[in-house]
Amino acid sequence: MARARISDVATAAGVSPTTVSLVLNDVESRISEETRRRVREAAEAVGYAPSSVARGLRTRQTRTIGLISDQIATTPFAGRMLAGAQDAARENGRLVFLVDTGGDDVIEREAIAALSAQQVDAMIYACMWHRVVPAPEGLPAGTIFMDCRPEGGGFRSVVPDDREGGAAAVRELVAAGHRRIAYLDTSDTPIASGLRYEGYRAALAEAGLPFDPALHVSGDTSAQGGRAAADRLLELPEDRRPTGIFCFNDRMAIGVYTAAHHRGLEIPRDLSVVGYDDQQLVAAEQDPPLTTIALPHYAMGRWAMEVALGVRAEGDEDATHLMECPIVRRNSVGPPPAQVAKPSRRRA
Amino acid sequence: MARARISDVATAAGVSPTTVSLVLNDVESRISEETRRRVREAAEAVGYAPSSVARGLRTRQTRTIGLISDQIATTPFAGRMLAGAQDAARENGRLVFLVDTGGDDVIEREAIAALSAQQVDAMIYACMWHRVVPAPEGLPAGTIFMDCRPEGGGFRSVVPDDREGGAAAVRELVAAGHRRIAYLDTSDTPIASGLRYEGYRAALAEAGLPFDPALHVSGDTSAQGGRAAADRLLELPEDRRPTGIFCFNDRMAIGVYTAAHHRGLEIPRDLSVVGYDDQQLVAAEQDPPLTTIALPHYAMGRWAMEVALGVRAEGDEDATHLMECPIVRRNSVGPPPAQVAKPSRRRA
DNA sequence: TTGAAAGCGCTAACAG
DNA sequence: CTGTTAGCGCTTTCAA
Repeated sequence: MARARISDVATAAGVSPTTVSLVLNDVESRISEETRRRVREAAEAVGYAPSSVARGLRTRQTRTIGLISDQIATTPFAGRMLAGAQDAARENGRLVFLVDTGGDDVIEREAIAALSAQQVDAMIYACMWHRVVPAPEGLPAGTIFMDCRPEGGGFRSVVPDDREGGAAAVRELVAAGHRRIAYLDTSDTPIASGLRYEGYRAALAEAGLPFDPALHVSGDTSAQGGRAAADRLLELPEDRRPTGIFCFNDRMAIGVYTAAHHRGLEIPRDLSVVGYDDQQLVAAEQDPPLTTIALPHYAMGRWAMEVALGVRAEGDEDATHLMECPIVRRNSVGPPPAQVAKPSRRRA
Repeated sequence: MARARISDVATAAGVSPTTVSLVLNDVESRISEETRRRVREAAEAVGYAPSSVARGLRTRQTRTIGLISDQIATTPFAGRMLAGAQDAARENGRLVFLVDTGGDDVIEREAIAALSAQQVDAMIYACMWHRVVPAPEGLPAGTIFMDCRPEGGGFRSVVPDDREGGAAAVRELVAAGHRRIAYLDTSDTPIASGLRYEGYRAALAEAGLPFDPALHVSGDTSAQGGRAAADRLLELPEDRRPTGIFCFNDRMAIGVYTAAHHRGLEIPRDLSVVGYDDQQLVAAEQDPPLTTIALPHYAMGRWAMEVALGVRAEGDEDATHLMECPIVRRNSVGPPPAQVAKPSRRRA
């Protein structure tokens, strides 16, 4: 049996299609209560559900949103970001088209075209790592950039506040009494790592702690890379060796765990560690569970969708919104071993 | 400036809209080459892109697919499954609506209604763990169940072949020479664990190895749970203790690692371990990297989309497709310690 | 308080 | 080889 149309409801209720439309869309309140009831009953009876396609053609509003992302598949973060966007869309009665381009420019172009052809009401362009990206051609005005910023501006964007996050990580270590704090950095993701490094330096300065270049090492963003970099740190002579390590991400922090274990160092008794990302099934499952800075993926997803829908007012057409990265305290931070335990008074 | 319509192209090319439609859709080859060229040029010139909405209304085919899932956000597997479905959709010129219900029945009902209103051409209903689920009402005939099976049948479905996967894990251990092989089970997910257990028993039997109930222990599906269960196994007297452990999943396998380390056991020298899931950033990042059975999420996603689109012919309207779970060999399996090293000859 | 009629942009019979 | 006409299912003037 075919779908019921508005005219079926009209016939069943003995009114015109106009009236049905008016009633079902709650517009034109001057329709009599009696008629409204009849219409609703008829709609129910024939199992009527309006066709979004026909409505979209007529109103030029499809109540759909396009979400283009470069890497849904290969990162465990995607889910949270999608969930945030998804929830906000649903709460506002919108459906979302999801396209994963795998980073391929041709696919991306086709996706933008297909989404435009579908007349989506808005578009979100998401990256899986905080980056500055060239804005693809054909993106409609008002597109929101999520976890990335458009080169040269022109669009609103939301990204994690990596600078503050880095500072928060270091402050946590400072508060526990550490004075020799290393930053285990990477060069794989310039934007985020640079920002976190700035936060590291700022927090050091604000605590009156000197910056020691030997405590700033790099590796690639894997457990392997973390371990290699940590080895260099732990080979330092006792009095120059860090008592706390802030890692660019959780995976590298796992490498630090491994390096520490192989030297008989126990965490957090002999070494404190703070990660970044709060990666699902990684940070919390370590032994001991890792204290880390959470990437606010869910919040970014929700924010992006809400401003895309115009539900959340955001002044500037061209502004970057910085989303706070909250600290998640677990058990990888303790006081530094032995004598250094007394917290330093700042001098500034 | 507004979108160009088909009539704009027609005017520009000096033909009728019909001709434009015919040319652009590559139908009716009797249109002259000359006209075709003019039409194409005109379309290009005015920047014409057909409206999918109008076309959908007219043809009753929207070239969109609805994908409903219960848990995108909270599992790291979702990505692979989505990617598989996504890729297949794109290759066939389809766009996918993604809805995450979070397992909420009301949201699920609304999603089904909204997707039907959008007149999606097909629907996929996905679960994030291999389960038997009551089929929600309102699902269109031909809906594909992904990683779950509908209670009472009536729909096609695709699920991992957990039984064979379990057998493969045990065979790997058998091939390495192990004779006392434990199954570290769970009761959290009845379907998958039961099937893997069957595979475990079958592989044991096929190798002529006795089943020892003491080697079948359970815990909850976390590193914690795995550790607790592993402890019980490792407390067994030397001659009854397993030399190889097949774990329900990778997270529990991590718990086995922890339990082993705390007893000074080294993997794989003193104990071999096989996981299940091949969980991103978990299995491969362990020390040593974990040998495991991969859940074929990408393949299931692709399969589901292809049969939903009718691209892949599948006979039975009501059949369950079993997807192979391939083994991923890394470094957590070695020969059993000491004397038991000689592989047993089967008797059957 | 309600209905008639037009039209969103496209495709598909059918005519020429 | 191409154009005319109708209509997909809805909303929205405008008129009654």
